[in-house]
Amino acid sequence: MSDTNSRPSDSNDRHYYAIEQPNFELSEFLMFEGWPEEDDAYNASVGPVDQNPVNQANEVVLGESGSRSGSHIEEGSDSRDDGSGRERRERVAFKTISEVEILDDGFKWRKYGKKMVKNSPNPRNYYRCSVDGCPVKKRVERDKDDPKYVITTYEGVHNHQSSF
DNA sequence: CGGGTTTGACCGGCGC
DNA sequence: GCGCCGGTCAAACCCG
Repeated sequence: MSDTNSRPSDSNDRHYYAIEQPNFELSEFLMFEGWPEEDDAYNASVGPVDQNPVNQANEVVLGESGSRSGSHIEEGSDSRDDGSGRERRERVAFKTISEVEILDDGFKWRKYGKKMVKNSPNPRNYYRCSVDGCPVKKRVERDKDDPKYVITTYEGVHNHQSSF
């Protein structure tokens, strides 16, 4: 009941990359170019999914002041220092306007779990790259404040080229 | 027939 | 030490 959300800040101290792009306007979709820490893997050019049944109402609105200043979209270079950890887990969160959560970014994903977060009335979907050897994981969740917004979080780097 | 999807249960980490 | 939360895997099922 009233305990709706007494938690101003989630315990999620996870750092995300704040895509601060002043009104990032995507003519069609997201463009993964010029990303920090990007590697050949990020070379994956996202293909325009014009076959989207819901128009490409996808706009990356990050860092948008709006009423909520708390930008939840942030990225933390989780680079494990020390030569031992060569696994760099890049975490990138995207806020996209979409009716459907099935946003095709040019890669094939296999859903491997669904969970409900307490801070959100909506469930969180977990996707994994269908390609063998691809440690990339994707997390899709709907905004609890703006159901029309979809937060997609990518984790890891593709070891192969995109399907396109 | 294969692959993908679904749900539940299980596990680990962290906090208190 | 226990509880909570998040995350992952597995089995079964469904669809093409």
